Amino acid sequence: MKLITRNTDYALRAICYIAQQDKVVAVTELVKVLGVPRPFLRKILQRLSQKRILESYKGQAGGFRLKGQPQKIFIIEVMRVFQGEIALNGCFLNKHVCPNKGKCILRKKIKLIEDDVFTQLKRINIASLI
Amino acid sequence: MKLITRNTDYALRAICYIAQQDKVVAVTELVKVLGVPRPFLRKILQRLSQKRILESYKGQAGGFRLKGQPQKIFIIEVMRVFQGEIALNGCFLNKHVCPNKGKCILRKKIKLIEDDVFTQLKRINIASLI
DNA sequence: GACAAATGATACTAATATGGTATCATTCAT
DNA sequence: ATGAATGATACCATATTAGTATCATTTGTC
Ligand code: FES
Ligand code: FES
Repeated sequence: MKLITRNTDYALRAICYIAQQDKVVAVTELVKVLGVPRPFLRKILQRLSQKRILESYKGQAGGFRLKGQPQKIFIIEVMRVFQGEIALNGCFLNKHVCPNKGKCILRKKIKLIEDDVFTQLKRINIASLI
Repeated sequence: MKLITRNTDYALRAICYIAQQDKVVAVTELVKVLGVPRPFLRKILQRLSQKRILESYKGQAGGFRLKGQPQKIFIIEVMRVFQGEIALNGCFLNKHVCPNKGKCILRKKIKLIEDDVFTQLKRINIASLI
């Protein structure tokens, strides 16, 4: 049960570093600082710029920069990029969705916990991590 | 990000059913009711009786029964049986534990959420699911 | 006691998700 | 022109979860 996977983790660290630089940061620099395998980090950063969390600059002297302000980037967005829609559970009965889902007490209780986790995750922005 | 895996889910449903019967319940009956693949369910039930959540009876007319009272079985125990120690995250840098762990703000925040999830999970017992 | 109906133990396989590589195309400052 | 950067995409590796298969042991019933 991991709330945050490795790529989200790497992403967050990269974002935090970039947020603190006042320039366009290239992968080479991030690799040195974070110690993450270069091709993997590249993939992660590409994804972040596709999702408009980072801005990318191609060509020589290119690299990445935050697209918005650190206060306005919340970690749940980053999680969603790498972990998809965050849903803590789903009841299955041999591949089919459980017919009992509406009534199920367990599901309701888990849902409450889930909502709680969301609320808390939604509050954490990049600025607060620096 | 799943809070509850499939085997935990099956386990909980089996426990709930057994809790409502006033007799020793055999796998055959549970398979009918829950629609879970028999060998898989058997493995799950065996594990639950190893961990003293169920009591098993061998031989003809054998099966499973709750070991304790439904009020005293909490879902977090069942989760631990199948999902091990519940820890929402851990920072890694290429297989090594992150040297920054102590200071890391993200980790601290996640830890708070984690603790919260625990507290809530610890409150849910089987009786409350029936 | 034989037998059938149940669980115990254990090893194996399959599917999925995550983590990570490799390669080539495109852009752009110099 | 060129080389240093990202874009796109396909591929491989590892770990976790889900599920099967097989044989041994126990026990109630006839
Ligand atoms: S949603 Fe299926 S039993 Fe709870
Ligand atoms: S624990 Fe390693 S950077 Fe947060």
